[in-house]
Amino acid sequence: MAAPVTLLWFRDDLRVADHEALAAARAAGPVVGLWLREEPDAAGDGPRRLGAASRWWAHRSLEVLSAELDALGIPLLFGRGSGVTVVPAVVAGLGASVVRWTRRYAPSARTADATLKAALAASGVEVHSHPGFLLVEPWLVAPAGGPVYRVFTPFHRAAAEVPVGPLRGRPAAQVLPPAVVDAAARLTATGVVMGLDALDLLDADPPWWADTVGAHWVPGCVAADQALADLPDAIAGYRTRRDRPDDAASTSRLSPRLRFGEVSPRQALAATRSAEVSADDASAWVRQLYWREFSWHLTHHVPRLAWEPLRRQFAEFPWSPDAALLRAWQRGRTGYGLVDAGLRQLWQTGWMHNRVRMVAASFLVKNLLQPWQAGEQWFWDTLVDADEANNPVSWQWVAGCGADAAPYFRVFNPETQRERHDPEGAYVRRWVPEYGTDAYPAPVVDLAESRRRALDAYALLRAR
DNA sequence: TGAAATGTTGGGGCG
DNA sequence: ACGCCCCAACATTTC
Repeated sequence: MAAPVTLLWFRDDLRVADHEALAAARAAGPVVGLWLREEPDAAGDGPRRLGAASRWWAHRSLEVLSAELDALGIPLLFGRGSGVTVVPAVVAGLGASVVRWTRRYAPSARTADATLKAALAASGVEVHSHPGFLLVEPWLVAPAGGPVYRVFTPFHRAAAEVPVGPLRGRPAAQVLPPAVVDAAARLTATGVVMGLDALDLLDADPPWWADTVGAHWVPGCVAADQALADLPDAIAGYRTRRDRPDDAASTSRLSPRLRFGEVSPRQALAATRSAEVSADDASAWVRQLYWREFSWHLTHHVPRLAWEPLRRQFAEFPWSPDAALLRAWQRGRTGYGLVDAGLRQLWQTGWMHNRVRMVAASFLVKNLLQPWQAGEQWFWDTLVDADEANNPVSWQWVAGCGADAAPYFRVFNPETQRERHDPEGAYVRRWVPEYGTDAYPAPVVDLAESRRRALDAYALLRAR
């Protein structure tokens, strides 16, 4: 009797190395891969819809994954719709008896996956979900008083105690049974699955930045493996260089790789163990890796965290939404060099240095009094590393309404920050060439006055 | 992973 | 020698 066919549903795990679900599937027999451009299921559950930058990255990354899998004899099929609709149809069409995937942790995605798992199990299909996206499962650590940590340091201490498993190797190549090849062709013919291009991940009328972003990144697990190999060099001096946006090599730029699972956090952690990295630099960088874990820990345990403030009193905060101010911020025309450089770097490259993210976010939320959700949505749409947990949690942190948050009254002065972190002005000049000339926009707000306004708004909130 | 206001201290100029 | 003032350099407090 032929070995059972396994359908491997790829989601945020677009790699072949250190892939537990892939290794387990391949060990059992022939494997067919699937990736879906997901839409909410009948109950409205599923992952958040991809932003424009994420769609671009996903498309390119999938081209690479498809080629990598092809070299292993594993076809990668593409579909569109909810998992609970498409996956059973593909399972039936292939005659697969096992489905595997790498676990995800956002409440809505987990609910959708649970629904699918139950449906498959009811029809006699074996389903296995595997860890791989995080170092620590969010439910494996908990503070004394409840299921979820709200402060980073104790979370970090507890999470670091949880052992991280060994790396998995690349799977062996396979020869797919002809009957499965034929079945896959029939699925294509009937439109259940389609070519990558038919997913329309690249907008027909792309924003003009699609080309410029492409000039700064090579998505996909092949380039990601190189980035991983370069990690020891990339984080040399990280502890002292990390706050210098003018130093293009001051950070690892691994965030989109982790977001799409082109590298696993386990691989990243292992790479920091290299002898070339000082213990100080490694621990500073690994700490950031655990901030990602913390974000997912929170996101897993706290419903609606992506759009509602964790500290509920902030639901009453007197924001003053203003489309023109938001637009000026989005396009890097606020009249403050570091803020504008950051937003323009984002628009042109799909990425922004972390220090600048904090300053730009503080400016939007505090000096401009725009709701943090507006900034979060812009980042969600334009960042190639837009992450369902990191992005909202970080915005809430800046806005002062999140976990272990910066106090609301901690208002960055963008000019002081610019002088401190870009002392030669190289970063600002790079992204805002007209800075300091007549062509540069006048400040949209006065710093002292807008700071005062933000503190007054906060005082009003506390009085309620 | 603040900034600004306010407080404290101590060296040096000066009468 | 001494008190007084200025003020830079920190330290603390407040938002």
